[in-house]
Amino acid sequence: MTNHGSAAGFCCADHSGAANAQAILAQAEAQARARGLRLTPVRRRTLEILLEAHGALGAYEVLELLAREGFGTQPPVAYRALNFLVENGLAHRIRRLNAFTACAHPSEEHSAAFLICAGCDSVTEAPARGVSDALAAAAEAAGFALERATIEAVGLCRICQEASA
Amino acid sequence: MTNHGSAAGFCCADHSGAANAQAILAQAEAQARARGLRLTPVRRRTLEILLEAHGALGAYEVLELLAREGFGTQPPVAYRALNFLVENGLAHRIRRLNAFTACAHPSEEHSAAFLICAGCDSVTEAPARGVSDALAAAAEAAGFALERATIEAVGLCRICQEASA
DNA sequence: ATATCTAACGTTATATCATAACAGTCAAGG
DNA sequence: CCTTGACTGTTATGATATAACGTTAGATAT
Repeated sequence: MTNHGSAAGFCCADHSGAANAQAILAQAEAQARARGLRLTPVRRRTLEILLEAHGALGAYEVLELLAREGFGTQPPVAYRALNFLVENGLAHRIRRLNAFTACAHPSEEHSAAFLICAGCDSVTEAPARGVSDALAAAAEAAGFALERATIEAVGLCRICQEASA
Repeated sequence: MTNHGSAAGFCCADHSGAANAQAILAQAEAQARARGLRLTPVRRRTLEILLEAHGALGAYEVLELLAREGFGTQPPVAYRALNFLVENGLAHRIRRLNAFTACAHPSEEHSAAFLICAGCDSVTEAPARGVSDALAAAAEAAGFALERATIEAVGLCRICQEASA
């Protein structure tokens, strides 16, 4: 668990290009306004950092970037901003990597599945309607009131498959 | 993240009763023999501890129990045993809780889904064929070679639903 | 305008989870 | 016997996360 985010450079995931990042950021702001959320400077900048990243970032990686830019230097600063983003559907926590990534589809109500490459640690957010439907059914059958779910798949992304072929 | 395992006592999940635990343990031993695994005393005892637990246990909780019984006292002792069990399908790691739980169906090839109660931290292993099928399809569509997956649902178990009704 | 309130921020300090690296032990096979 | 490799245990440290508290700043009501 030492190999977060930027570790492998440009490997697999079609990570958010700059243009896309701008669009997502705008969308996030619109949502924040609409829902009465306060997208403060730290929070906004944290989201930007995630959008600019090539992969998921650990909280301490985010913190270092924030600190360099004059925000607070201590862990709670990063954790609070990240938790805010996660709680409001603007980012996701990738537990397997102890890391965070910007949500690729902030507008839609969704519980996404993440495809985590064992070769390069890239993270792809996959649409998972079928998966969550199946999960909802399983929960229902167990009499369990489902709130939300974490779905993380480990395997090899296309590029790493080809590389090892 | 302070409230592991035994915290809530007898709450929700129909956790493994003693009889069931014996059966699972026997099954585990059979599997170990069949597959040439060494189910050593620490490993076996670790599995027993998980089977006896009312919920998922953190590594340090397991460690404390092992230490009391004359096994090693340092974290790697617990982590090694737990990782062995997880790698060989005898236990699961619940990442949301930073905890481990015995596998309820050690014989079958399965990628289970876990229903984690937000009220009492109980963990139920739900059969998830439909879920993993859907996930496999999503991975396939993304050109991702799926190896294994972690599926963790958060919500309220039946008992906690009734309690809060 | 200004008093008041609350959410957010930043800090110190500490808790919690996890692994690297190395030495000793022991059973299996040459 | 003695080597070999897997396992255990230790020390030491690293990595992740949160509790608690004082301060700041934006909103609200007067």
